[in-house]
Amino acid sequence: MEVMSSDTNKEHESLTCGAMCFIPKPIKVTDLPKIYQLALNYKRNGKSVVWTENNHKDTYVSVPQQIQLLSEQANGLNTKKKTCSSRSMTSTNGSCVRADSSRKRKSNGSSGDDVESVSQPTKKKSKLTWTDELQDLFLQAIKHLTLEKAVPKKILEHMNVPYLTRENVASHLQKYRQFLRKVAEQGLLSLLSIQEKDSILSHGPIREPHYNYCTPSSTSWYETSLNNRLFYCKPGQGLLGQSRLLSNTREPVRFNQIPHKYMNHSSTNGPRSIGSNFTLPIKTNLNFSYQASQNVGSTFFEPSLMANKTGQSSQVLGFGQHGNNFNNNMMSSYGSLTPNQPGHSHFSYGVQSFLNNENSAYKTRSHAHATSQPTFEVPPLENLNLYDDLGNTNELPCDTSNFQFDHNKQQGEVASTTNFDLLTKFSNELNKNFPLEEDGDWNCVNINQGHSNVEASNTFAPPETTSSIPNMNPNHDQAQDDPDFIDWSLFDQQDLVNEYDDFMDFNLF
DNA sequence: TCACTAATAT
DNA sequence: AATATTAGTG
Repeated sequence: MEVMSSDTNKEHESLTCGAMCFIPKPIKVTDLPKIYQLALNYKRNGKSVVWTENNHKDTYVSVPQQIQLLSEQANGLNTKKKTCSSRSMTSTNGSCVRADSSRKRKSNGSSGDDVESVSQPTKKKSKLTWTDELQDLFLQAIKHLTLEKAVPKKILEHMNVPYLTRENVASHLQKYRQFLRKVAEQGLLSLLSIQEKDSILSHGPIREPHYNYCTPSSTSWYETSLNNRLFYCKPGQGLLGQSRLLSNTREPVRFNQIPHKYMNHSSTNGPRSIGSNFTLPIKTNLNFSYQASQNVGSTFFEPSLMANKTGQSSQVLGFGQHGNNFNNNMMSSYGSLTPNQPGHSHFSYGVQSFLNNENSAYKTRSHAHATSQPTFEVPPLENLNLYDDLGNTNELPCDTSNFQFDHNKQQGEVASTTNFDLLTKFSNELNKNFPLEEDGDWNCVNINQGHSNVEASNTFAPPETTSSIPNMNPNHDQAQDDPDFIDWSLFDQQDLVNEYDDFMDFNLF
């Protein structure tokens, strides 16, 4: 039995009272190994083994983790016992459940990297590669969060990719914003008359538009995964801020200066890629027709895109939120366009509409009915590419078609191309089964019952103390209030448990 | 202290 | 060019 709860204070109580494991809700991808491990242990030993820090520590340490651990040692973090870093410990430390409560903090390179070579000489901190998959997740996160709320930490959480760090995201976000800015400027220029361009350019680089406007354009970043478009105008040195536009164009607008990688992102994605099946107008198919408002000072252009290809007019849905408080004014925006489409006047609409679509299938389910079948489909197991040095394992306990390891990476370099999308789905599915209902809610979960390969548990150790969690009480009538159980059909692809060893050998987490 | 961003380094 | 790291800010 394990306990899932949104209240991390329940951890001690749960474990004290006999829970095999405590998992905070919402369940993260990084929690999956614990669940797997428990199920596997049960299958092998006939009973579960309480997940403690000790009995799993150092047993399964992924390359990324090793790297990170070493790095932390090098940084002197070993002097102060870290509680748990969601990024660095994850599955190695099963008892570490407060995934978000502490995070690795960079402690300036004072101690250097010499110590790093103590136990694992060759491993070096890897350089993250933002693969299409990661990019998709990144963009999804931004879409989900809305641009103005998309800050590294939230993006990171939403992406739910264990090895990612906030710094990774921050850096990428910076690049992303720069890209948007660039695109906006480009689009901006395309809107201006030659005279206007001359006027602006004669003052050096574009710093601030004379008016507060944005130009319709599309970013390859967005077009790959977002069916909305964000447009971003560089604020003039903090004076006017910038605005974003949202359009619903149907094909990519391509700009020469967009890196090829991004330009072609859509096309490089297979059918599996998320939200990539959009067509957007390419630049040559676009007409920009716009009416500039005439009252300078508080005016906007009101651009609309004509996508010749489809013959449909793609209109700017709106841009800008008044008074949003992006704290460096990068994202702050002013005025908004009046869109031609009623009711779609705000940027947030587009995002929200996406979210509506995106989440329409999401239905929370009472934990009392956690046995019903999930609705999402798990693609069949496919080949998996690995580093050569990561072992011979070539399968994972769930679909691995999205997992990619870069053969070109050096040894020790993090397999940053891993696509956690599917595992994310797993964890998300769990979260549907065990939704976060209220603060402090909990689920007692029998990890064995629902598993086709594991017999029903009868080895749940009677708790020694009473608990506020009914199921954890010695005299609790289990029959009357059975614990939930994980629907292992979610995980039982390719006989998950049998492959778990391999899974852990890899230890992606 | 933490998180964010811009600037800078690699 | 793409990421990582640092420094300044709130």
